Amino acid sequence: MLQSKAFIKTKKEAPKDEVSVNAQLLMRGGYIDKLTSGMYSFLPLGFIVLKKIERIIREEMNAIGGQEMLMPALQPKELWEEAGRWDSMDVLYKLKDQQGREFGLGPTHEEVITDIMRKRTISYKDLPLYLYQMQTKFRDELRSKSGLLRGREFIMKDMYSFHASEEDRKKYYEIAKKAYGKVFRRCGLTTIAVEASGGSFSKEVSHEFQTPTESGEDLVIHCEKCGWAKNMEVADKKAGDPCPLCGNILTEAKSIEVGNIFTLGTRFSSPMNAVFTDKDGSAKPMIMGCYGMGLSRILGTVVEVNHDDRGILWPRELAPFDVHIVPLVSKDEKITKQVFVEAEKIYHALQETMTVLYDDRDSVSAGEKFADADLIGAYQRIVISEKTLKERKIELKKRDEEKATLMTAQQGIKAVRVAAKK
RNA sequence: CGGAAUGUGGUAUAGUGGUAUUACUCACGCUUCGGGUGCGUGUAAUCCGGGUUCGAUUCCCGGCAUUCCGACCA
Repeated sequence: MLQSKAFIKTKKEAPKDEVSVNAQLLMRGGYIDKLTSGMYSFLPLGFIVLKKIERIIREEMNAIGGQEMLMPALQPKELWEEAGRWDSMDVLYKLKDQQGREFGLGPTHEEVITDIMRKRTISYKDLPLYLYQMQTKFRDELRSKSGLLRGREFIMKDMYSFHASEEDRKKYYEIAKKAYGKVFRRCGLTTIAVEASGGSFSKEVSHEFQTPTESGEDLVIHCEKCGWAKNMEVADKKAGDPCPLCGNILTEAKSIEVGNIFTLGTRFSSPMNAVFTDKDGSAKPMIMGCYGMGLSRILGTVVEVNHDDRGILWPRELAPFDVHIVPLVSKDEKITKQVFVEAEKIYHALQETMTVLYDDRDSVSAGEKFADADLIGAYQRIVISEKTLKERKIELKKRDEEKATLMTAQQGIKAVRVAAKK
């Protein structure tokens, strides 16, 4: 992509009303734009990253049998009343159409997916089923905050599983737990799977996937040795206590919840009469589980965790570009021309196998180019200038490395290709 | 939802009872060229409603918005 044509308007200063690091850097870098509190647009640059997160989630959900679909965000009141949530869910945006019919703007989709299932004749032979979607969700938060971390409108993956038995549901819960860990690892996030409350769904425990960071809203207590962990809101232990499993000293950490998996059981299938025919011919409510993951929140969290004072340090799989090619203007026009010719050659060579941002701007100072490159945070950077040209070399560095390495263009192309793949 | 603060060009800010400062951005010209180069010219702003006043961006009241703290957060 040519930087001169790309819709990347970087800013020197962060908006005064954004305090969180993720919002500041993402807005300065031209990734997102704030419409109003808790509602952000994903600009072309941010959209690239969002799509990369989406792809990782899709791959991992498909790998555990998930089938992707899409449900309406606008849902009739009557459906919400069936499971008794129309009045009790205070984050539900409610609205009326011209004829006075009432609708809720989906904060989650248990009702809709359960409705889909009950309308079909399901045999125990059809189960289990794993259905998921990635969609914009709406929650009437009293106080949205921290940029992408808590919005009123945000993007979430929600998966729902249907089982013929509780044992089968439990088995899948563990499978989903593993898959979640994989997704977050690929996104460059460390997570702790912590026990949390089942919320309004059940008395069963749920698991939250928490990324430890100072900017987190949650507080978790965990054992670094054996992995025992709980959200402080349900924990009966505190920092310094011995781990109930292995006796190691427990520690507390602030963290961001990036995913959550729940046991639903028959919380929805019973009241909504979503049944399957079991082996003995009897109708039984389906046993359900649900599995959520915030895409936009993952994006924000990645920035919270991976940045320095100059900009974003994207992990390899999420970086909007595998490599950023930065030719520098020289005082000698002829040399400048040569620099750009060389840069363009490498640009074309690399473009075939990876995503490349080419800083083709010829009237921008070196400092400005570096500042932009650091802010945007492509995974690797190639610099070509009068200096490197003299030695018939190029400079290559990853965003998180301090020093660049001099090498020939041939070597550089090879190294960039290798790095982009692992 | 309770409390607090703030609202001035696209962004960040200064100041004022007589319509407004500076920087960045943007346009043009020159300059510079390995970490946001310097200079000149130009474009561009007082959240909304009401009150006080000859006159309000400024003072008062109300609203709205944003941010922060708290409560809340399937």
